[in-house]
Amino acid sequence: MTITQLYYVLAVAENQNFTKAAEKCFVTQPTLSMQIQKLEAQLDVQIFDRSKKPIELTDIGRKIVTQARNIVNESYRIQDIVDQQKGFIGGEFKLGIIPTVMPTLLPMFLKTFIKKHPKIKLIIEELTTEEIITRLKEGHLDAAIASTPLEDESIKERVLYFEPFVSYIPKGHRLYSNKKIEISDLDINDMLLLEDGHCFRDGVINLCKVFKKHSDDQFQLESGSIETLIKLSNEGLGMTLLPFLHTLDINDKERENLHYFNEPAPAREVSIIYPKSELKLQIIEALQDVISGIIRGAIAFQDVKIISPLPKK
Amino acid sequence: MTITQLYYVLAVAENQNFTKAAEKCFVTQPTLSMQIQKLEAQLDVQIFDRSKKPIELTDIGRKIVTQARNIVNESYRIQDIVDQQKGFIGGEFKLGIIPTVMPTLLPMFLKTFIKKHPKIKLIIEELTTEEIITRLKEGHLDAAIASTPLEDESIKERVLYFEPFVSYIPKGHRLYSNKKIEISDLDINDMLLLEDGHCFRDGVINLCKVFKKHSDDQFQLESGSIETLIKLSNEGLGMTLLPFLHTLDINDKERENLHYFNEPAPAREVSIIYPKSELKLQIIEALQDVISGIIRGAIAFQDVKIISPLPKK
DNA sequence: GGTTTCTATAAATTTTATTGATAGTTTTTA
DNA sequence: TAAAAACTATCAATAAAATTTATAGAAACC
Repeated sequence: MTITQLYYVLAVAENQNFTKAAEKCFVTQPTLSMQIQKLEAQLDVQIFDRSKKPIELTDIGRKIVTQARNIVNESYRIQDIVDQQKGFIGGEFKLGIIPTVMPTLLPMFLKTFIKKHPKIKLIIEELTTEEIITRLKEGHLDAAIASTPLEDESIKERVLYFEPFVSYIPKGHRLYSNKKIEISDLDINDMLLLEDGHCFRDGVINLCKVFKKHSDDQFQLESGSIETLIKLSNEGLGMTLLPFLHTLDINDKERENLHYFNEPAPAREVSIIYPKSELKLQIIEALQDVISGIIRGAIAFQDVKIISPLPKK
Repeated sequence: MTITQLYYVLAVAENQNFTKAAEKCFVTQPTLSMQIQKLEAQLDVQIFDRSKKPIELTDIGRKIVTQARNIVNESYRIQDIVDQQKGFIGGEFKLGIIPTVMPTLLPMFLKTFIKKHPKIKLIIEELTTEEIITRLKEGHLDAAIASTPLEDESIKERVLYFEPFVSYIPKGHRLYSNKKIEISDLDINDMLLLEDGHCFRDGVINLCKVFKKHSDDQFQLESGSIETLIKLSNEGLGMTLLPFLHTLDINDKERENLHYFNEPAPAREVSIIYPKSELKLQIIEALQDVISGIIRGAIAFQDVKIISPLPKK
């Protein structure tokens, strides 16, 4: 049994396809076929059920894959130990960021970060929370920035900041005259939401307490970006909620439509999250340092009420 | 990096010697030299300090060895998963037993065990508790039978039985006339002890509460076996304590010298212990089953007071 | 100071992994 | 439903790697 064989097994398990897995491993397909067959022969057990299309893991294959992931991860840790000892902070680092954080947070810290840590090659990908969790567990991401708490045992969280929600209420809306907004003022039925899959959407829904189906509405609008939400709102199609950092680069005219919440203001918790294997912890801590530092100047502390980012079941 | 390389590193770390390590790995010495050099080159770090004789680990080498042991153990677990799934209970199993348990317990369960589990090849070694702990941690033993509790985080314990201490008091001893013995009757100064290193010795010393140095005694006798203790005691050189199972095959004349304790009788806890990696758990459970079953017929339940097997600091 | 013990190195050899070509299935498409 | 496409297994050839034998060189031992 070799670490390479285990790595090949992981690749096939994830891709459910020898050919694709081979590409990802930068070898040819016969290499995978033969090495995995060899491992199966040695263990005298079928890891994959090749009669199913696409290929599936056998019951025991699933257990082997779990253990194989362990071993492969633990093997990476040896390099990690060496790096840590040497005080070396560098190499590739794959960071996932959720869409509603990406456009505001990334420009704020990226320049500072790469200046401070020139040896780190950051590879950043915009992903939903769900995609992030999968990739963290499969080891395809080193860490991610997402809204927490996630209540996932295998993922660790370090809070970066709390970001209050801000109401964006167009002229003519029933709440426009209110100077400050109360959570109880909100109604899910005249709220413009992001598309399904965004945890910010789920946060807003959780905030509105009761989730009524829209079926009785005249129309139903959902958008993929917060920019669009603002524009739709400007058209009088309803109010919406924005994460605080989004309100920093809004134009003066639209700024008039911002209505802040009374304290404790509803807020989302934004954290850097990573697998409990804690690989590349030095880099994770470096990110935490830089981001926390930047945010300290951008979000004044206030009393907040944390809203869960998880969809209600 | 390969599992084999890590295995070689472990062998050299344990033997502090490339040549001996190579023998244990069933390869030649240049193989180890080259493979370990290759790993060191890849990690760009020295694992061993070759200037020291015998060879020593560097600081970082120590960390790497710890992690390497993890990985090698976790790799064994894959075969373990397969065995478990198949319900296969067999293969080599290395069991350590402490000297004061070995001669009485082994004959009681061995025959039954090998009959019940003919596919298991038991390799049994008599070792002191200290040696057992080292070998369990290094993975050279699968499990062991020892007196517990050990208070060692990395070792799990499953209690097999409680074995009362029995006083062996020769005619003419100040306690000979006492029908039943109290713990408070004991005096370390007229007690015959096993040699240093036996946990049963430490148990007896703990039982006698205060450990006075023998320097003021006329003589000082210590023995390597309980058989010898009995003979020395017969010569009138003092009393001694026996583990209950040893009293089962004692001759009738000597049996007259046995004095039991009032309840709660002091007793030692005998457990099967194994690394927290829990490899070959099926076999460990099989051993536990057989031994517990056998003992149930041999030691009647009574109220006991557990004596720690650990030497006082 | 010679002997022993031990590790590193070099070249030869064996073993293993990988590849390119292709055959045999199954699935998809027209 | 026949043709095409997609996919995995197999085979022989090749590349890469681990291992060995032989030996040199350094340190420890007597």
